Amino acid sequence: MSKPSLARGTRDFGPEQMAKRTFIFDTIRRSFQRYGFLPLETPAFENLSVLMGKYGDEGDQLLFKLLNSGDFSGKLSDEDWKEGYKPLTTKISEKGLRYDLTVPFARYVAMNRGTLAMPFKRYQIQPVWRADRPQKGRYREFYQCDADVVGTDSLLCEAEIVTLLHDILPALGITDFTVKINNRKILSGIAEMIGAHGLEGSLCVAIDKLDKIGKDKVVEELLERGFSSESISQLEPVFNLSIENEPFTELRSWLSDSEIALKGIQELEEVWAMVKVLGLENAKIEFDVTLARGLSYYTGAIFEVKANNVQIGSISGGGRYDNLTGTFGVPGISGVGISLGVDRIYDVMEELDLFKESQINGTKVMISNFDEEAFTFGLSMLPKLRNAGINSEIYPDQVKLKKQLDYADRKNIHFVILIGSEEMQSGLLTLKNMKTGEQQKLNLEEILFKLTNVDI
RNA sequence: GAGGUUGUAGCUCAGUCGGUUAGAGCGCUAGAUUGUGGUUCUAGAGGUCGCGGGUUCGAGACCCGUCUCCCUCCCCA
Repeated sequence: MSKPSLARGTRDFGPEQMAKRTFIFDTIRRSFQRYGFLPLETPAFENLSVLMGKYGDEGDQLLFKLLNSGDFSGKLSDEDWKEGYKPLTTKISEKGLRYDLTVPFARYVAMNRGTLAMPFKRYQIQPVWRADRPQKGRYREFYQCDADVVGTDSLLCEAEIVTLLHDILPALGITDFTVKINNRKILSGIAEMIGAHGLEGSLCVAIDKLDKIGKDKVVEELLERGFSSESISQLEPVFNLSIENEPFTELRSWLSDSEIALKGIQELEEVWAMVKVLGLENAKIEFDVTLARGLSYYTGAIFEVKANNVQIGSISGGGRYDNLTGTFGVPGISGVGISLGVDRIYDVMEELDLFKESQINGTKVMISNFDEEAFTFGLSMLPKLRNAGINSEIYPDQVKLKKQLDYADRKNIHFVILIGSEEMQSGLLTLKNMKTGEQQKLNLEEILFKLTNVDI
């Protein structure tokens, strides 16, 4: 017998953590619903044909693959073994764990397009799995909270994502944050301008790191990725663009020759204008040309949310994509989505000490258990407390009061009802406040009233 | 997938040059206190030193392998 252990990169969430996590999930879910998003859940595992090839070569490797059940190796020949693990994998594994929520969503849309009211707005809060190497704040199992709108090109979606974020984050207590926005069309235009066609992806990956590694390292990386020094020197405005006032004006003159870039700029300006009409004063939005995001499928606006004054950086990201369902044979459905990272939000809230004790919805009152007679008396009270909506429990064993109070204390139960022969005779029960130590004699109605109205 | 690092009681960690029976703090259990938690005092329980192999008269310590944790890449939430 060996000691039990957790699988690499996974975690348990105890009662205290769950209370906090549930608060985050509930807050996010409520906001999603208020914006008209409808819930969707998809299976934990999908056929590999659905998942493979959607996340690049690297992504395929990070997929958790499920071994076929039964005699998975029965039909294998010696040659199959010699071909290496990749061809072999396809012969022994046909299913894999969900890697993100977007691809299963795309599959769902493709399969149900005839029945969905378009534009279709869905939210999805489920765990995903990646066979990545775990590090701080990075796990092999984690939750994503996604909201997407598909089937419309309206920039209202982008604007609503901005207001949605301004809804969710303050509701969680996170008030100091920045929604960074850029547009892939602008980045395409830049690639075009500096004569680096086809290197757009590399440009994005490198430029995205600017705030992390600095200009010099980015230039270095661009050189490594095959950009000419001439191209790079033309990027100078990107490094110097002031985000302060009127960045669009400056950008527009620099990229005046690129039709696609101008389109991107115009889109962003419309989003800005619409956010204003939606009534968001002092929006915490910021244009950032260096925001690129690694994912290759984005084609329009891209978002990233940063919590300010904390170690953890990005807590949310998203953007607009064309042709979501194209690989499933349904072209022409575009959309825009946002994904919130619960684990990082949790860390941010912990660091800023934003969890309140009242968010932990534990037992409010415990009935003590002296002897058999008192226990029976207490049992008859229990449903009355619960019917009144009070979280309550009775101590199950007849043990020393010390032990029972100790239990209540450790479980952070605020009140204990003490029932003894005296109390049963008079009908006045002793209600003990565990925080103050104060005790008072009350009848059942008074206790119900007090516990219902007390705020803890 | 590449490089580095860590692992000793439930938790945080000491453990000298390889040498007798592996320690501390916190926590836990019991008692002081037979109807009153937190504080205090006293006593007690608790270890396959991550796992497997090797070197040695002797290994928690040294060597090899392996797993895990954390960190840097890559990439991402």
